[in-house]
Amino acid sequence: MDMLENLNPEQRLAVEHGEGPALVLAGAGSGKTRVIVHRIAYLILRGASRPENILAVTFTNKAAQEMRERIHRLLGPSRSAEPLISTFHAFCVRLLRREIHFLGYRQDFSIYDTDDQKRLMKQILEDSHREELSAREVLSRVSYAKNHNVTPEVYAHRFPSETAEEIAALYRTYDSRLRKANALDFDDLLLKTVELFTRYAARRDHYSNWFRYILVDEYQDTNRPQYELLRLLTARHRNVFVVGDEDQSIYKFRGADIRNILSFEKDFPGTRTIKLEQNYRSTQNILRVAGAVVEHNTARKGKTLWTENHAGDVITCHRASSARSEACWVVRRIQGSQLENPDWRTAVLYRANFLSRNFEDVLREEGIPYTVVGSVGFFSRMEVKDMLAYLRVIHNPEDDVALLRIVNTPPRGIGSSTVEALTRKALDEGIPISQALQAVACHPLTPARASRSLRRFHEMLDAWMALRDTATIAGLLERIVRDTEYQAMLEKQESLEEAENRMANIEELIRAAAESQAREETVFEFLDRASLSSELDQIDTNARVVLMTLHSAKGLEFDLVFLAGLEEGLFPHAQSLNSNEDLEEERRLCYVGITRARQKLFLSWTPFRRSYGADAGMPAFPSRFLDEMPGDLVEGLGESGPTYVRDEEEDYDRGQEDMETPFRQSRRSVIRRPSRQDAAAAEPAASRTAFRSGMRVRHAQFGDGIIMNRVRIGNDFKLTITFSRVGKKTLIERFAKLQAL
DNA sequence: GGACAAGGGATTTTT
DNA sequence: TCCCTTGTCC
Ligand SMILES: Nc1ncnc2c1ncn2[C@@H]1O[C@H](COP(=O)(O)OP(=O)(O)OP(=O)(O)O)[C@@H](O)[C@H]1O
Repeated sequence: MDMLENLNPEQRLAVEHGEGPALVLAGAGSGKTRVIVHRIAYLILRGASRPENILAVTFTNKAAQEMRERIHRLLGPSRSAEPLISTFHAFCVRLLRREIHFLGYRQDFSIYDTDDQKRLMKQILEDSHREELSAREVLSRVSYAKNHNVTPEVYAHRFPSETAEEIAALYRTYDSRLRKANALDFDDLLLKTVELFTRYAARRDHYSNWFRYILVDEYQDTNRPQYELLRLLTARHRNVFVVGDEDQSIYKFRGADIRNILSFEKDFPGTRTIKLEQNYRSTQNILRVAGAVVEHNTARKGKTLWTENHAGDVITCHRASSARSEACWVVRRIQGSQLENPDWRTAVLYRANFLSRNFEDVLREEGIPYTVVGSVGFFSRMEVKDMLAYLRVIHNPEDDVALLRIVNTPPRGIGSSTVEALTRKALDEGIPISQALQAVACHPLTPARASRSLRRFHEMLDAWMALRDTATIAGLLERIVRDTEYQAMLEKQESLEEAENRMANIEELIRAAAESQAREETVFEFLDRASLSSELDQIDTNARVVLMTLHSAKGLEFDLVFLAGLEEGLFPHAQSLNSNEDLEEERRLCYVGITRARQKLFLSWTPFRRSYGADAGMPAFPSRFLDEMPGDLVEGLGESGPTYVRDEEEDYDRGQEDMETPFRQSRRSVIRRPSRQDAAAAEPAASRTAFRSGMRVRHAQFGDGIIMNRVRIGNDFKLTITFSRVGKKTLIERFAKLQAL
């Protein structure tokens, strides 16, 4: 089978592994993901399994999508059935939509995302007059308890503390409110599936018999329920094949348990363990630096990693005089690199999202196209969430959180005191808020105006619900926008510009709904995708320059990588300094960052980063991870130690840093004055076929038209197009699938 | 009930 | 610095 020719002997061993548990334990860039892809193709081509009996689990939806495409490429087109490739969460949702009635929920359950959870917990804190606690804190404790099979009843006993009783009470309320709302949070998606399989062996056997081969990527970041799920699903056939790297476990804060991978061989006796030691991604220098850093950790098995790639450049570390100056330094190097290697893909990686600011500013000023992961994703925009909340209420009227979100959005005379009356009534009677509308409207103490508003809202809701099974989702959404005068609200609240952007997003959502139905998906499949889609799933993989957190970068690779903000207190983060366990996780994060780089790696830091815009008292020290790197492979480490004299604002046109770099001549020719056109010209590379205003284009649905205007909004471009057939429309370029004429 | 201003708190990482 | 919550006034 020639497919095996592109694999080294160890990889091939893994791909050809027969039945029974297997663990591929290997360092970064050694081809773990590649092994999964090839193994799936191999199982299918060799006839070991039909495609649909294979389940592969990835960490993100994006990774799932990519894996699907890679398998297609190996297998060639036109297969009738497909393997199921999905995240754990998406897999569970799919399954629960069919099976959850066993657990007493209705199949039209809602999914509460982090924002919904917070709203619910805030509400609970208010109701129980515990407003001194932060919803976020309580939720993280509750989540931890849930994921460790600790019920509210035993919580105080298991985790004794001053607030334990309180937390336990809140936990109990939270759970019962979720259940009453016919809603599941992200944790529940996994936990309810585990519960289903535990309580109903027949259901477990059904799925276990169906999915004969189960493969898991990034196993080092699985949590306990995911582990249990895996055990339940593979108890019979034991065909569980996982790949991972204990040095890349970076999601402890989300419940990931590194012990899953460390004790896999014990958990699944008879495991065949395969190590991959050749790295295909990075230069020798990059690999050695990465290895030197992670070697300072103790909670690891240790591994060798070598490469046939060339030594590559020495890594450069730069100490900047301010965060702004750091960004200028990085951008100047990006400009140089883009002249030298126009097709290189670049990533700027940092510890926390707020650090993207300066890089965005400078990139925009220089007119360099870029995308940011972590800016507000499409489905988390306010206007989109509003619309989704309407849909959720219509399909699951018990969804109190969604109802409270929209009950007075747009403002319709149902103010805070009326809302309070509604929640009180619902709480007292143990009914959903949608059922309290009527009662509160009729209540003698409700003011006439409020009563009228409630009746009107109730009628609208009824009307929409009557349409829910006959109208299309798109039609229903259009109707909601119209009935609620949503656009008028936007125009009143914000600039016309902003209102237009938001309406364009709503129109996009409506089109997405139409496409979803054209694919014969149910409304729930549409809503589920919205709930589970993350920003990372929406990024343009072809973008030349990507800004993102180190966490988001896991699993990706870039020719050129910048690791910015390497300061004590920031990276490693201050919160991790007093626990060795947490510190080791930070170090793994650093290892992940370094090993994203194929060709070149640059490091940077500044003693003088401002926090909250103000001067941050003491200058910062360079990150300890810099000290852990071998001095002969990294230049500029000597610039260590904070200088207490601040440089003058260092202009990027005359910085005195190494002019000896190959980027030298390129620089002068590239630096220009920032201008408006430049900013507008900054566009995702995928669309570099450059749509411009004045251009004639064709749209699948609207026909031919002329682009009147094109503006950047976040990672997207908003196009105003006049179509000859349907007139003026505002579209988002990324989704519009336009064809230039 | 809603518009607007002032003030305080926020930044760790996300399916 | 900025955003969101809270308080004040119509
Ligand atoms: N046998 C091989 N021959 C050529 N290239 C390979 C081979 N194996 C892997 N690669 C390449 O090495 C790079 C890393 O592979 P892959 O992403 O599968 O590694 P990984 O172990 O999953 O990495 P990470 O742990 O960093 O996510 C990819 O560009 C891949 O194409």
